[in-house]
Amino acid sequence: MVDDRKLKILRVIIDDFIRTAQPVGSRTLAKKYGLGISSATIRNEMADLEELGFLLQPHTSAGRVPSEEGYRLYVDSLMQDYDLDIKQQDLIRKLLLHRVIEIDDVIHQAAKIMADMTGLVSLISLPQFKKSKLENMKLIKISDSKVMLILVSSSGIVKNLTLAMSDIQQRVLDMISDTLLSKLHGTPIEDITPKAIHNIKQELPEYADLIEYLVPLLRDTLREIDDVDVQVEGINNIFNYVEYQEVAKVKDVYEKLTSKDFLSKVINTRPMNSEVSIGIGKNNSLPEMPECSIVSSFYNFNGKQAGSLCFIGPTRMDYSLTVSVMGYIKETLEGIFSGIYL
Amino acid sequence: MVDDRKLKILRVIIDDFIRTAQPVGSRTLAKKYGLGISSATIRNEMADLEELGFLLQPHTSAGRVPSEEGYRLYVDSLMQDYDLDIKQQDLIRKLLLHRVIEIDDVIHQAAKIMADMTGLVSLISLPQFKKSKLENMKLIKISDSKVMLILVSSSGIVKNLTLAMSDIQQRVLDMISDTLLSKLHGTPIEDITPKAIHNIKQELPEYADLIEYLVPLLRDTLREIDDVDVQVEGINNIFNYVEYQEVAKVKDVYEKLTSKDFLSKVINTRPMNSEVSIGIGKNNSLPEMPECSIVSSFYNFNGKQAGSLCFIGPTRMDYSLTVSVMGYIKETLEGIFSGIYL
DNA sequence: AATTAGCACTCTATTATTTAGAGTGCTAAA
DNA sequence: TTTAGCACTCTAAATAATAGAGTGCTAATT
Repeated sequence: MVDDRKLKILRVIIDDFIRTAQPVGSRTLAKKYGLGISSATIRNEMADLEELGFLLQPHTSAGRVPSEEGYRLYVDSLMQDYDLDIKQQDLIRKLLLHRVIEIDDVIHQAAKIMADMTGLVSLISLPQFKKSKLENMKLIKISDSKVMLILVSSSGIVKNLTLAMSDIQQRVLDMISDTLLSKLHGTPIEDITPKAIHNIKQELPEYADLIEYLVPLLRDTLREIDDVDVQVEGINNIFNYVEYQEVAKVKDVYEKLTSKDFLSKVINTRPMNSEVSIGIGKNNSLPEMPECSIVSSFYNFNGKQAGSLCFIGPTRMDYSLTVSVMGYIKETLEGIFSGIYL
Repeated sequence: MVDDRKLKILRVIIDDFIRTAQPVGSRTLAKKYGLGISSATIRNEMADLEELGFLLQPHTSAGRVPSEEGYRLYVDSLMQDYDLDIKQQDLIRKLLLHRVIEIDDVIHQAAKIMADMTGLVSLISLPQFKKSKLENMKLIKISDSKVMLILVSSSGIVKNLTLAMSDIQQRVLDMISDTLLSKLHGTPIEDITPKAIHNIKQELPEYADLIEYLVPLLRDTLREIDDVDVQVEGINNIFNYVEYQEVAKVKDVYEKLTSKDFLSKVINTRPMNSEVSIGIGKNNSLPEMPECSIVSSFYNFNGKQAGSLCFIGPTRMDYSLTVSVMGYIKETLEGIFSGIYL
């Protein structure tokens, strides 16, 4: 039914369409690629492929266009592996290793590289700060009225927040933060609730007032830290998609891609069970963007899935390149995290 | 030559064009606004105004459109002051006062409000960190391999950077940062050069190695701090300008508005000598955007011009509203800085 | 002298029409 | 089973027709 020749034709059609964004016709196909068969034969095969649901015809006298099912088959078993050449690999590694101090920077840089190399929109989520454990905590007086709170998670993420506070001696702040840290070290950050802090008040009765004052501040600041921390890059690429010719469409996706809620949703609806997962068109689990495909994966950190890597682009994206770039970024990131970093 | 009636007609034409973006014809003008004169008279006046250079005709059988000279006259002496009503003022103040802890946050919020209220792109530059004086400095050990450097400027801006560093005791870091601070307190941050730090090495001969190690790190990190720190908001508004119907145009301005270099240039080419300065079209001193107008002003901080406020939008913007919003934001910002803050 | 009604004229934007070309499906021959 | 051939279809581009908004000028009016 779907013999090798049909598959080969399907592959060539999709390859061509990914490149040109134009419906592919039997004539051009026969001429452009040396398939050794005539356009009439191709026409017959195409008709079959359409009947099987892998191709679509925008209108009777147009060429064929891959259907979502066609893309599915393509990514699952047709497309050829794309190999990043050594130069590209070196460049990526060099860019990522350039300044490995803060995990945020590395992630940010990774997202940039992903977007640049594919021309797509890229997303990376950071290890969830709130889910990780408290490793270190400092209260630093930086002026008469301000104190900086520094929180370090076990995953090495550093967050710092400025609190307004009346004049307190650093000595006192040290005492408070040391006590808090000794009690809270190893606690998941999301569990650091006002109540938990409240209980510690007894430890330092002489500073009860201060701690009392700190409680709501801490609660507010912790609440402000996003549930999912996502970096987007390559939003500028949406201007190049031939799929978005009208400003209204570009506006629409732009608004989505700059909305934290939407980005969190993208990350949260991705399956976490396979190596690289590809959601195509209406099956991308994002009803808001039924014309896009999403390629996603994740990276490990300390042996646990720590964050997601994600590409968003038109269904007509270069899946082969995309998967390959994602794989290499994932690998390199994990290398950085496990080795040099921490 | 340019009698009152002509000016009145010009004002009405520009008001109308700002609202509708459509060339204004004599008929509609006479009907819509009760000017008490016939369309024929208006036609004559319009012809004169065109000859004087204040109006343009896209083509013979179209209405008139303001020329840049027309806008110039309009903003200089024709437009009516827009008064923000009490409700709007209250809202702005409340939003700005909501969480006055970090100067960055306030500025950021101000830019957002500016963009939201006008539908334009807004820019605010922060007080130049490098030009301000060093007020406080801390080195905080946050893990075995990382140290956080906190710099506080006299203008109250806090910058913090993470440095990779082998295991050092906090006591040692304190000693180093205390010594550095005692020597550098009050020094403009841009003058904190490797050489300056180098000289201090003599003070702490026992930690000479460490300081030696710190020097290049500090140099690099200080260099990374931008020369001009600019917040942009309202980029999403460019999708709504009827002037940008083609994706290519939107792409072009988007790329400019997301380029730090360009934004710095915008800020740097603004005149600092008048209260509110309005650059219209080709005279906006930005050859890259000859179709835009720029409205700019600045805010004072400790009696000095500290940063710029800026609107970028089509020449057909609501100058009246724009100027008014800018004035109120400037006032409120200065109030916050001088009073509650610091 | 200034204003205005009237009208011919101009130009664009919209709609309708034609045309060229790419592509298909089917039939019959190889 | 493959392929050449051909009539047919449909779109996109080019061309033509139409409606309408607006002007400038002239002559009448205030």
